[in-house]
Amino acid sequence: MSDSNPRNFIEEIIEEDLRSGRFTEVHTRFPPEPNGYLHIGHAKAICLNFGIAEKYKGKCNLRFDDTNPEAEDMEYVEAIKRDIRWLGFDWEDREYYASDYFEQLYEFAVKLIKKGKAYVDDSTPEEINAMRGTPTRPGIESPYRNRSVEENLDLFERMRKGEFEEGARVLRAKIDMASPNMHLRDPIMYRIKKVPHFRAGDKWCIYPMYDFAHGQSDAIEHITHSLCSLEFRHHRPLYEWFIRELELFPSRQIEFARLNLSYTVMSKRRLKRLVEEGYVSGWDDPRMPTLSGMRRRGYPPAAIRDFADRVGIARRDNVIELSLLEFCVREELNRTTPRIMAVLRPLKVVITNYPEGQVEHMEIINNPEDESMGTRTMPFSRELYIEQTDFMEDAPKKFFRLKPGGMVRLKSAYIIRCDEVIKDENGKVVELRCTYFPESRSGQDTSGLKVKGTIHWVSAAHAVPAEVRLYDRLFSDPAPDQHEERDFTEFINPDSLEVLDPVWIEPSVQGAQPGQAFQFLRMGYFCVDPDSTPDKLVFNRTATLKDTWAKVNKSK
RNA sequence: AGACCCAUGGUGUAACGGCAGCACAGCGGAUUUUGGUUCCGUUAGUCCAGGUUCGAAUCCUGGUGGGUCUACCA
Repeated sequence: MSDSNPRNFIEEIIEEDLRSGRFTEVHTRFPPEPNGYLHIGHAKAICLNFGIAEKYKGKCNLRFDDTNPEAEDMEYVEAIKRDIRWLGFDWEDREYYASDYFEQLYEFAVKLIKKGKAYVDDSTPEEINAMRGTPTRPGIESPYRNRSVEENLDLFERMRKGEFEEGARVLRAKIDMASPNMHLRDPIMYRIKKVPHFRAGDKWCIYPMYDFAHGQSDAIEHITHSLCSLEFRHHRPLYEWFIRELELFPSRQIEFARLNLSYTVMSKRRLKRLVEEGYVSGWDDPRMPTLSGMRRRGYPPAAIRDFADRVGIARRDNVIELSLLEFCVREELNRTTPRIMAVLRPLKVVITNYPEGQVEHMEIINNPEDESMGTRTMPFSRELYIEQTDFMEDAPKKFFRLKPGGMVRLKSAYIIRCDEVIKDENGKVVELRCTYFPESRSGQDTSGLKVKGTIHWVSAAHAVPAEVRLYDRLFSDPAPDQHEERDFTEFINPDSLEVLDPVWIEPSVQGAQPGQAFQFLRMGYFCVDPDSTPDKLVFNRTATLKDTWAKVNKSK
């Protein structure tokens, strides 16, 4: 394993640590705070941590950093666990909570007080902020900084007992008010919050700060490599200070750049606003970059894992193009989904020389990429629907589809010719009268006819109606949250959702279950939405197909 | 302003002092009963200036540009 190829700088460090003997095994962790839903950025961290554990035959813990009872909730814990499992990772019995360490953390704090390295500060939040100084100016020491160990011990115990008001006192580490690193200027370790904790109940009214919990939690779990995002670089010296003073297991923290995706926002705060202000239907709205949203959208977990793999790990800020994610999704779906025919915007076609009442059952391949997926049949009859965009009255020469007098192949069926265009009083094309060539039947074509285009269709009498939700990017700006003067919600794409109802789908779709994915031939990948009922299927468009014709058209 | 981090095609990521490669995107072509897939080809890059060296994307110095830090959030 140490001779395998490191795939990024973190694996290089790990392999060096293994070689040098700094660590003899690899143990990582994924440490979410249960106050929001996981998004694609978390997926990168999950794949990294679980992936490294797997590669180096180690373990990866799931640990909830639940040190702030005001924001956290069991609902989020469940959602997070569901998403990680869905992504395909297993933490086995290693499900931990920082809140389970509260007693130990308290003892750690007492130890620091006894060493003269922590003190109770009675200053107000405003005073503490004022005394902290600025990056260019050193802070000044609190008047309470040199209390005796005994007094600190007494005060801290009484903080725990609830004798003081919320915000009245904090426990601080005694480090260095002049440090250029703000996190070393006597950081707060404990604050009073008279709020019950979703797991610990009302056992505590003081809660450790993240900075006093995270590193020690890693140490308690013997995490060898603690991978986190760049902004924690400045916290590292503080974690190391705590670990040194407390004489705990020295995990090695390595920072890497978090994932940014174009045309979306990723911060929990902004995602929450999208939900709470009603821009989307919920955390699992298919336009959200959350894992629950992507699941509902129909993105396969394998595609997300592949994506996490391809974006790489480095230390520089990055913005990944949405097209890479879409590529991964299409690649996976192309391999795995059965094709069916669905007409999204129907145009009626009557085949005038096809006997009324006759029905033929055409055999169709389910997936040309995978023969083992077999075939199905689809009814063919005199009246059909085709896609409105597959007919043009004044077609350019490069248009391979149906036009007046032109011919086209109906996929897996016959070649037809358009004889007559029927319009309504507004001049809108409402029906096509065509003739078919009986000897051109798919698979046994003896007609000798050659056509350039093949289009999809459904039999009007047999097709089943459904609702389809077409999604586009949620924002029309590549970096909606990077504008100084403008709120990101100003860049919401007004056309991010279009509902089509009814669309007509071949009858074999009946009985499809929520989550089931298909390629609607020539139209894109779609999956069944949980909003579906036994009477009516609802589909989400997961992704379009690449459309070089649309591109050609647009460039004109 | 200070400390710290970062800088390779449009985007992302390789290179460990020795031919700047890969992927996505773009462009062109072949195949195709999905204008899909597949295949082939192709455009495009080391932030700047010095220094070390036979040789620098890589090491050093200085600049420039970007990011992070000044919550009783995580």
